[in-house]
Amino acid sequence: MVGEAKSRLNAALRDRGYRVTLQRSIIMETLEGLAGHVSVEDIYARVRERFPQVNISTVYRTLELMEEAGLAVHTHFDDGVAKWHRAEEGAHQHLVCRRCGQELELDLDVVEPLAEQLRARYGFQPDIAHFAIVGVCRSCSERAQ
Amino acid sequence: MVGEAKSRLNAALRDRGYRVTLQRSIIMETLEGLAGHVSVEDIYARVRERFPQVNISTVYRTLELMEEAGLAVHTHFDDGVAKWHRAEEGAHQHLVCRRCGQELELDLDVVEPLAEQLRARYGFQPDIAHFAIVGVCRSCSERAQ
DNA sequence: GAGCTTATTGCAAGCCTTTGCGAAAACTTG
DNA sequence: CAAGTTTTCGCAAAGGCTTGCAATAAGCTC
Repeated sequence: MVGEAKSRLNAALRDRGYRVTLQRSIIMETLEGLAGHVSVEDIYARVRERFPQVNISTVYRTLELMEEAGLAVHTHFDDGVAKWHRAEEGAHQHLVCRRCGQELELDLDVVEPLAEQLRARYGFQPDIAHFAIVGVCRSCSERAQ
Repeated sequence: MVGEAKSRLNAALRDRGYRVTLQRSIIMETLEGLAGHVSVEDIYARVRERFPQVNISTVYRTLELMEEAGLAVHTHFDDGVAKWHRAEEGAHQHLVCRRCGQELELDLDVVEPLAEQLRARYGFQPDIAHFAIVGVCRSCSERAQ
């Protein structure tokens, strides 16, 4: 199973004409093994357990590659930090409360009508989930009264 | 008129219990005198013409203050750089093409239905225009064929 | 599997932004 | 207007991310 994932990931690289390196394999396996949203720092920490001399810029570059290959997705949250997740987990929109930092996950259905508008009216293909939506959550706005 | 703007801005500070300093006055006047979207660097450059020893962190802090006071607004574009504009210019949404970098300005009407959904269904008060919407513009997606 | 070409890596530096801290300036009071 | 209090400022450092460059390693060819 581990071997299966490894060869699948390596094939994804080779199919695109990219070279298979130990760094890339480890980084890709690491993200595949993590559920939910993780920061680059999280991934870097795990990767270093197996390959201490790897540089964090290689992690950034490999994640970018995985995104290009449709294996990974990243979203920017309000604090500016990007978080990554496996593409298989599916796209979704995030609401972030600017007061308490709470994060809500949203089905893409809710934003699809807007996406459709942008395509129809402007010919613009939006990647709406790329940024979280900032605002104030219910409990924080009630607390403000 | 310059004097009028100055005292209005200084009053905005005093009303909130903030101190009026030369740095703040100059930074606030500078943003008021600039139309459209400007980066912190743009503002900093102008401010330095009048007050060379001012530090850029003071510019950041003053802009934050202006936002709190409802005098300024900032938006994050895809390249991570924030751009500022006077609050009076009104809120609007931005579409940014990830290929060519082109920026489209959008009336808030287009995103209002989504905002309404988020308020109704989640009690979440979104600040939708805080982040630009990333995607691929019409000409870039046609060029890709 | 040795040699060659070219992609990839690690490193260092840089960009944009935020933050802790001591020094300096603004307001307040007598 | 002098002294005291409290905010604000400049500076330096740090955080998250990107990039240029020389050294290294992957993959190709024979």
